[in-house]
Amino acid sequence: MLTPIAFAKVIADETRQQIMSMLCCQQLCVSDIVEKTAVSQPTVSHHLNILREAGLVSGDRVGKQVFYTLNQEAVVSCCGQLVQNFAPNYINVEMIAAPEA
Amino acid sequence: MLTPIAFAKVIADETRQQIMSMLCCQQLCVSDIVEKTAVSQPTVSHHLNILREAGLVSGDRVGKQVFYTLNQEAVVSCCGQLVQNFAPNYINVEMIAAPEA
DNA sequence: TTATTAGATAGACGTTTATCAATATGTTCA
DNA sequence: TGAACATATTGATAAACGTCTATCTAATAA
Repeated sequence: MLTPIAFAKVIADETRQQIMSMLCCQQLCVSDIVEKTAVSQPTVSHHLNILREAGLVSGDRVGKQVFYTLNQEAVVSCCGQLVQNFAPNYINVEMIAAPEA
Repeated sequence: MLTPIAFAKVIADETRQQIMSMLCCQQLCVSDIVEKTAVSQPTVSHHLNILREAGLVSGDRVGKQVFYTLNQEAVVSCCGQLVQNFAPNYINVEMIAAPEA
């Protein structure tokens, strides 16, 4: 699993957080993401690669396109570890509860 | 309050996370922190300044020394916002519960 | 006031990183 | 097979950042 430092470095970029937001509750292919950002296609691919290697997004190829989606569970897990490390007085098992159906 | 990007950038450094860990449940002065890290005193001061400007630590001067401590509440707040942004399906109000007495 | 100690600030240096243009890879379709 | 399209990779460049040494400021004590 991602260390707190690795997680922080991955999300410490505006473009990546922007991409994470748009992949949060929907699948998008690279060109869709490019349209919604102010950066070039190679830059988007670069950021998707960083996010994918961190396990925060996953991509499924469908024909010529690759559809990416955010792994919300990984985000919760990493945030939980941050709280555990830096706010142990606030730790609460409910934090990592399963999502509502 | 700190944006998710500002928060991520602040915690995206190993030395700063190290400092945050040691200030988590105790007050330490700068020289104490310097002893516990592998970096110089000016570097520690630099990181403390970044953490203080972000509201993640606060310092109290006592004579010649300045004692720093971590603001756990701010950490919880920022982590909560990350979950809210990037894992809305997992959001849970319990996460920002008050610490146990 | 002067010396000493704790911490902060300034400036320089090397590394990392985000970005782009150009090109390569991979997939579909004619 | 070859053309067209979607995405990934490469190489270069500029900005941001972490670290250090040197120095400055602030507070106590002789």
